[in-house]
Amino acid sequence: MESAFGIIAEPNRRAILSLLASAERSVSEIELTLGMTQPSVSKHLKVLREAGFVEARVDAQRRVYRIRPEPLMAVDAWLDPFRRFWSAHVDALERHLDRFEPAPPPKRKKR
Amino acid sequence: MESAFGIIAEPNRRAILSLLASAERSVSEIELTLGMTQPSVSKHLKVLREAGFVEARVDAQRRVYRIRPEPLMAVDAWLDPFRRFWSAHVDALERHLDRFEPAPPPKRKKR
DNA sequence: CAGGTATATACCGTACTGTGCATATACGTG
DNA sequence: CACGTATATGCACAGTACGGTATATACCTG
Repeated sequence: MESAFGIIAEPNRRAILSLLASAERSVSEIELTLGMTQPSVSKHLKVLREAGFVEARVDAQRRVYRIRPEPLMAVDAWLDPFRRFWSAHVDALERHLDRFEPAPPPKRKKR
Repeated sequence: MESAFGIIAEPNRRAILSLLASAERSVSEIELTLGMTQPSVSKHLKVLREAGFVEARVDAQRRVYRIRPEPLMAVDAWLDPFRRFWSAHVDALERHLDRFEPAPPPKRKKR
């Protein structure tokens, strides 16, 4: 799946990333917190590591994992062209609060 | 795959979305521009439609598709907790962003 | 109504990915 | 050095999503 998008498609991997967003954690901490099996955590971490989402620091027998932001920044960058819809969506919501109406932002000839 | 992340994991779907980011298009326009087969385009559009990423306007025999921002906004929101990592790695973005990188070998050193 | 165009759907084969379970490796301690 | 802990890896299996081809449906035009 090679791309960053494929990596974060997996719910458990997103959970791991979200967990690491607040602080770095060892494998067993992740395992306990998220209630997944240890091999599963290790495998997901391997995928995340090889894709550059996390890196590990060795602490005795533990591997303490932490976020590396680059791939997520790439995702963020991919979203850029769509951000212009954000505000339009807010406008649409406001209009919708009054009453319902059709009207896509650009004026189009009807029919 | 259920979630917005699973939907945009597919490269062709991301291509469709990126294309629609600039302007709405009919199925055949997408087909020609992206060089995919028509059934493939229709199937991906169905997935995107059912997940709320796009909506279709009927224009005679054509279906003109356009972006709906909500699911992408959800992705954007999911990225929020990670944005605190951005600043430290602004420079690294350029290195990573051009293309998918060949998974950075585990030779990550200090820090 | 026939024929053509535009799009959607059905079916099939295949490839991939996540999981469970078992096991291997690494490290620290008594 | 043996043992316990922490993490990684190998393997078999099941589910599923994608592509391709064929076909169905919808709509327009003459």
